[in-house]
Amino acid sequence: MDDRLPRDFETLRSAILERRQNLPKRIAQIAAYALDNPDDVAFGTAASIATSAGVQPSTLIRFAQQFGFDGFTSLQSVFRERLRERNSSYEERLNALRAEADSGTGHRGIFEGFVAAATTSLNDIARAVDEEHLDRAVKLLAKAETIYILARRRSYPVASYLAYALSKLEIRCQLVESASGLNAEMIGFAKPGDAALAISFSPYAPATIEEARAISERGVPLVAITDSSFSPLAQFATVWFEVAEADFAGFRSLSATIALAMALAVSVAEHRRVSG
Amino acid sequence: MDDRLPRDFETLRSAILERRQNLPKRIAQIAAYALDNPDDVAFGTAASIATSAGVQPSTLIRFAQQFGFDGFTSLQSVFRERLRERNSSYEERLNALRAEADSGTGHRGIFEGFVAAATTSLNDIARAVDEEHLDRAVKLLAKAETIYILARRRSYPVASYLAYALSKLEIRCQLVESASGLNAEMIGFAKPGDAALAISFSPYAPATIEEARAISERGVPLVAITDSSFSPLAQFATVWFEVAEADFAGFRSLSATIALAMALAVSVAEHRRVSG
DNA sequence: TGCAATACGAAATATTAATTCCATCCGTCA
DNA sequence: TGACGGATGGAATTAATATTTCGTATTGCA
Repeated sequence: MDDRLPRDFETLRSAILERRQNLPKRIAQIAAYALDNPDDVAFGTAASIATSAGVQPSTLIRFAQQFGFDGFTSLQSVFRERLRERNSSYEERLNALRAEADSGTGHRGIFEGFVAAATTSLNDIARAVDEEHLDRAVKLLAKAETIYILARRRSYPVASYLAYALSKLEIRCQLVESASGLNAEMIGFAKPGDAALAISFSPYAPATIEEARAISERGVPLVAITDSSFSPLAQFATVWFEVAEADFAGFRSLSATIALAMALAVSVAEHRRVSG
Repeated sequence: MDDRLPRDFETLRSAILERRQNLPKRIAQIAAYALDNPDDVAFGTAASIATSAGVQPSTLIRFAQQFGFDGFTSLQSVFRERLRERNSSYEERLNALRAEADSGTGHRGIFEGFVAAATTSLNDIARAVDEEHLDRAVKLLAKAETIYILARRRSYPVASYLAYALSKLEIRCQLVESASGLNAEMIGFAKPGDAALAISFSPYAPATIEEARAISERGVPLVAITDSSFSPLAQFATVWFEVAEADFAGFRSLSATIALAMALAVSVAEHRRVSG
């Protein structure tokens, strides 16, 4: 009998997991059910929960007492509290953000707008990217001696973060951005044993397109992150990802693009580490 | 008596709003309470809810019957169902993402990890930023002749996007980043009529700190985006924002920081437009 | 194998909560 | 002003739910 009373769900959860092994059979049965169906525990009656978990109500009470509660009621309150503290649902939250953004109450409205745009983008991309594309892109980039990164204007921040990450991961890369006008020469060094990653969204920066064309004509495999299959980048790319970023006040959220770019960087490092 | 039974919360909500005018006083009182405190209705007992709303339990039942339910219990189930559905989206989605990320199934796991980190950051920041800080920062930046932007390393991508946005919005700014080693001279031009915006997270890039110190000593007001009140930036700043970015695989999500930076940019433009 | 301790199931009981009922209040209309 | 009808408060009633108890089964240990 443990009398340290777990006041919040997480504490209770870990207490359960910790003692899982040496719990009586039926008690363990309830423990498993409770962690799997916390909502049912929050709303049900002792009898209904017991039935669902396949035990007697009295066992449910014993379970509560095992963990320091004085009865089912106080155990249940932990499960209810958990639901209370949860913030509004994803959809509701987004709607609230959008509503605030629309009502334009001061600067916070603008801020909420950007948060909403970023959240939407992330939500969309989580569905859109598939393992197979990732695999191909990662394999291709992992083989490269040097990774050339092409991006301009609004895509440039992503490129600079990517370059930062790759360098940290000790992957050789070259950010094609120089203000010195030597980009063409830089690209001239690229060989088929290298790879390039281009990022561009409509309206596509002409420089990025041109460089992507040039580099792919040199036989360098190209991974592209862009916004549609009509993108001029798509035709030059060996593998390309479609990322639809939501925008607010005319500025795109970069959240989804960054998440994808960083995932590529870390995956490439991982791939190299594993394959030696 | 209306016997179309509202099965879900939204239907009930609109039914209440629609008939709000011609509801008896106490019933209306409950209606208002229920819409304002749906969570309490979901979890409370008829007695506790009645007390909170300032009515008798019997009135609560009459309220339920007015809207076609056969009693308090079935009314309450609508409020509970709402919580259930809510839950199964946002948090669970995040948990699912984290679980996938942890299980490390291939590259998608890594990708999910970055998406989860970004989502978490956005979720946290939406709460953390308040109107008053935004107002002060915006006023301060809007008055500036030139806005100097200080950021290095992992914060640099945000700074570059911010500079892009400010330029698009026709707000004069200067990104202090030059590889030519002229940063000190650049800062030397800053006057009290200008403003600076510094972005730095632990471990703070020494150059950013040093430049922030130098520029604030010249009497230039400073807005800082950083990660804690212990940040060296906080002491130099006129206004500062605390942004806690979640990280994955050692790389911070920049989503929250970007959202805040962009909101500042657009708000400043808006402020200038309105104030002429 | 036998004993003791613990776990368990089922029903009885105590508690708590929902619902109903009735007296009263208040506004409305004749 | 007085009578009617809906609205309300409060207590009584009924339903439900949690908890306790006790007999039995199971497990662990000597």
